[in-house]
Amino acid sequence: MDYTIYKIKQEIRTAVMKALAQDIDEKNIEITTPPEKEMGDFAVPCFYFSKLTRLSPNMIAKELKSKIRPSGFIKSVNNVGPYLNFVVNAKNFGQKVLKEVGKKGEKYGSSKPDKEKIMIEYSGPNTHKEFHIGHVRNVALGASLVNLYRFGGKYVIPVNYIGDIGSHVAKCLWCLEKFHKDEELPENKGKYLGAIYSEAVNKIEGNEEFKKEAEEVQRKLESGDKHFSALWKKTRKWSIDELGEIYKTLGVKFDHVFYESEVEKPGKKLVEELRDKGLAVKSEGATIINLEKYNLKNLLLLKSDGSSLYSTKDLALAKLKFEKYKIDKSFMVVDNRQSFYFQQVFKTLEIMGFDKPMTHISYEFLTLKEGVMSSRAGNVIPFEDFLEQVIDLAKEETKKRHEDWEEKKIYEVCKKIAISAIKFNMLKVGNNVIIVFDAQEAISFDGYTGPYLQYTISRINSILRKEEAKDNIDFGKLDNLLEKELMIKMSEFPEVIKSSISDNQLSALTKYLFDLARLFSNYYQNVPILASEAEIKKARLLLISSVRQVLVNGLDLLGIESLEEM
RNA sequence: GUCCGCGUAGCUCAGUGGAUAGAGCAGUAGCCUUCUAAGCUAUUGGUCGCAAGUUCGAUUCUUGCCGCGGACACCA
Repeated sequence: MDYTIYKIKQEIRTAVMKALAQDIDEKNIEITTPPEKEMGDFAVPCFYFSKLTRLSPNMIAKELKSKIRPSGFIKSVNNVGPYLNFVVNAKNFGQKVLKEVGKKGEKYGSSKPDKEKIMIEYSGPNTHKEFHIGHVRNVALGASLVNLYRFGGKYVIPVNYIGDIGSHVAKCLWCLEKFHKDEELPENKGKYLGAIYSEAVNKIEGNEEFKKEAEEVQRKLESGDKHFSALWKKTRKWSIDELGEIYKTLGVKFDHVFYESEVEKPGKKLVEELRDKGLAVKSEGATIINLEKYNLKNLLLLKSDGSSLYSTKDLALAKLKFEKYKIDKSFMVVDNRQSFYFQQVFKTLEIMGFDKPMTHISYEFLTLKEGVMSSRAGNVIPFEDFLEQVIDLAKEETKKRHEDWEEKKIYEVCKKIAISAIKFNMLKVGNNVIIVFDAQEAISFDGYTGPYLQYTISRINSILRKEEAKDNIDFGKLDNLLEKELMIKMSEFPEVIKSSISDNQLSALTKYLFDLARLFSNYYQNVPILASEAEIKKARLLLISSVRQVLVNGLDLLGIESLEEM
């Protein structure tokens, strides 16, 4: 799709090419933004050209300036030192951009669909454990990447991979049986299980007898003991139901859910095959694959008692994904601590002859000031509790503003405000930044936050409720500097999408949306819209309606539902 | 020990091989009879961890060092 931003850059490149005395690769013409808006809207540094000619970059800039005539989107050209600065023709450019936003609507910024089919695995929670705020970072990132790739034209299959078996399950069930049998069940049974798991971890810590008992439960589970299998089935559902509620709250959907329990057997079979082929070997009773020649050490594939590991199952899962879903690429959103492990798994699959494009999208984990969140440390912050806390905070302000709103409406709005705060907070930093979770900061609604963007949209809505935007306007009326800035900013949206996709993170997008919103807030403060003269008002209404569209599209990609009013 | 990531304003973080390094929060001073003040404006605040190298130019690239975090065989 040929967005205006690409067209104007092409126009600048072409003009520079023509003015340049010699042939160069167009790609070497770099286009940047000047540090001060008074200098111009786009800039071409001339250092590269001076390497080819013997002239100084300043001389070249001067010469190019004299050769380039304004036309099309280019209103004027100036040389400042080694830079060639371009001022855009706001009327032509703005008209193109606003029409584009209006025509494309919610698709503004997207790319034409291509044939590529990709699977994105994210979330990957365990049953029988608490879903805490750390898990939210993964969901926020994964869900946004799904949106982003779809927007970028890919056919995306979002999937989840739930850990429904393993020692954590055994510990939880052991504790449930031993200390909570015949207890009355609370409404949120999944959360109840999570609390029991934490209790189990604490009880088992340093207690050999309990440890043995829990291990016994695990053996029973693995050998298909009737009682425990039934208990597993029942409790597993509690967790899965609760996860379903959480995903609903977070507004995410998976096309398919894989469970560890379904890939365990196929995984063991794959490891057997590897052993038959002599690729995997026994070592100290366990089964390993030697990856030393790839500088990846050894990967353990089966425990010495023959039971499976994460790796056992991941091999089968990888094959299942490609074979059943006919995907072209597979992405897994998993935290950074597993980077080395994934390298090992990918190499192992390659050795197995299963060389497919798989990417581990890694991000740093979330921790607390006092250290990593863990059941053992007893400092887990459950997502649902935290969310209620943020909602309560939002309520204080909302009630003040809307005394006439019913309790239910207040709750619905505040829930959206809270979720936008939480998600935005996690996406605004780069993937490789460790988030030291600070409730105070995560709860903040001021400045660079999700609620600020919601607020901006609400203000635009408030105006547009009073008078709708129409699209037959005189673009010449949008002649002030802030208006031009807003239009240029909006034109950049497709570029931001592209770069976000290319580095698999959302921080550039959050930054962009904040910048756009701030630009609008400034405009809102200083330029009257409804009170302006009829023709000007019409133009301004269209402008702000376009700003809203871009903000809404951006938030949508972040998995944040825009509010009508707040 | 080996490998990976990080080290930028008091705090939390953006940023780029090039024009005077930017935001938010916190601080200070202003702005609500006017479209939602969850806002806007102005302002204080920096040896971009340290050192060397590549370059016309390095906060950005390379190497070394220091500091922090993580991974590295029976957890997931």
